[in-house]
Amino acid sequence: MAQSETVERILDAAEQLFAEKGFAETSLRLITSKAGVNLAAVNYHFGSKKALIQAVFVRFLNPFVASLEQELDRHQREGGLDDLSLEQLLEMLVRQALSVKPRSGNDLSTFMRLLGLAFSQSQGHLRKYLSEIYGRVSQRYMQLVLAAAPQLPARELFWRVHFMLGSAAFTMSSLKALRAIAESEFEVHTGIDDVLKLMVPFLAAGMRAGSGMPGLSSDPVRGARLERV
Amino acid sequence: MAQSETVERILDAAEQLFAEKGFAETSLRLITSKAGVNLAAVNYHFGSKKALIQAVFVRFLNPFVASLEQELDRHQREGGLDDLSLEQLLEMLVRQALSVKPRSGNDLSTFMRLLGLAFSQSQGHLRKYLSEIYGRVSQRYMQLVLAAAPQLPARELFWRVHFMLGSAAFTMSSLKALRAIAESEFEVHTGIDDVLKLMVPFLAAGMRAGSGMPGLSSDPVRGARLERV
DNA sequence: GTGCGTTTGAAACGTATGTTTCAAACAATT
DNA sequence: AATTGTTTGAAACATACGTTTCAAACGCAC
Repeated sequence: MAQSETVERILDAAEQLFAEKGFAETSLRLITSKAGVNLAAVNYHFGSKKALIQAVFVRFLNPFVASLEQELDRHQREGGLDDLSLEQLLEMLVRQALSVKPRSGNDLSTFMRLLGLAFSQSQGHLRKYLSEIYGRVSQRYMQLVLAAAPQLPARELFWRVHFMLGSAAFTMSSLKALRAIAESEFEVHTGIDDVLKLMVPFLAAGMRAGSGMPGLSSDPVRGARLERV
Repeated sequence: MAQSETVERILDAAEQLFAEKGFAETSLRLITSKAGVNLAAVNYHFGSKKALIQAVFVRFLNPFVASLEQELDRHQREGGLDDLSLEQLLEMLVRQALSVKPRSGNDLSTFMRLLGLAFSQSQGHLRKYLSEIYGRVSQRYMQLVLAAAPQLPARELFWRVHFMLGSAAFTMSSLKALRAIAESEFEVHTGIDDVLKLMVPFLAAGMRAGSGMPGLSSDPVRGARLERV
């Protein structure tokens, strides 16, 4: 009865291998042999490889999202929620991501890499699935970003949010390679939490930049202006 | 003799399909059938699938890089090259990217999507290959960014450049979907050049943000050194 | 036109994948 | 202890892939 250990072993192996090699490049045979279970177990317990992928994400995202919602609730109870700065909002995400490390060997980098892959490799099924399940929280969070950003045209804010998402998703999905380059170049180890912390001021400053809209499509982009930073 | 049309047809189809589905998910049979050529033609003309992938990138990157170098040379001749602002440097890239559209159906978003995939999906062979070929130009450009950015640790600049790359690659790769959302939401058409222009102030402001390094977890921060980049 | 290097076409090869099958092993209830 | 529902194991299945083969078609110098 009690959901056997097999399921967990499969999820552990799959999670790690997916993060290392991507989805299409990771075969069920590799997963099951690493997990030490029979090949058929995946299709028995999950039904298909697609379902396995989704299950890996759900196991990862559930605690993260739950923890994030608690944090949002907490701020809401304490009154101040509309006056969170961009930095505070971003750091909140980073903090949740860093605090959710339930299982032993589970690196945060694995988590972030998977998140990045979810955007760059999903053919739609994953993306759709995730947005269905976690759409509510993300919309709630988005509202706060809107309130925290300097008054910009809503349209420009829309794009800037996706610029942010792009930075995060891309960086995390190629984190391993980038870190290798960085270490050989600067001879300093940079942990994933370091990278996230580097990202916060960059993104917040970008969100606060002066509008680039006035001249849309009609006239040349203006030269360097000194904006408040 | 004259490099037959087959090669171009294969490259066209491959480029488009790779951008849509990724490398592993795009089979040679799909490519050749879309191109209307025989399956064996790929291995005959390119040798292997890997080589095909590299060829797709070279065809894309060559004109872009050549054009960028000309622009750099031009600025160098005219004296002012070290005093280019971040905005000017970014706009230079945007201009080159927008101007290099030789083939008919070739979207810029296809190009950016491929660039993003090159980082997140390459097992090394592509990345290594590209850095061998285009390393010189990218280092030259990086030097200018370094000079234009406020004095920040080189290491932090490295990461910020990749944050920028992430924004661009991600946004462009999901441009179609994002644009559909934006148009239904704001009832305004946003061209790809508009999006790029919106991106410039965002990225430039991010590059100019105050350092997030002082509190780095692992080891002492060295001051800003100018290393070969 | 003949001959020869180049390119194509259709088929097959070898391998790897996701999935299914079904008998054996197991766990828990009666 | 017998029975029943659940889980595992080893093997096979069907399919898809990248690659190779080799004869036919083509292009062009002579």
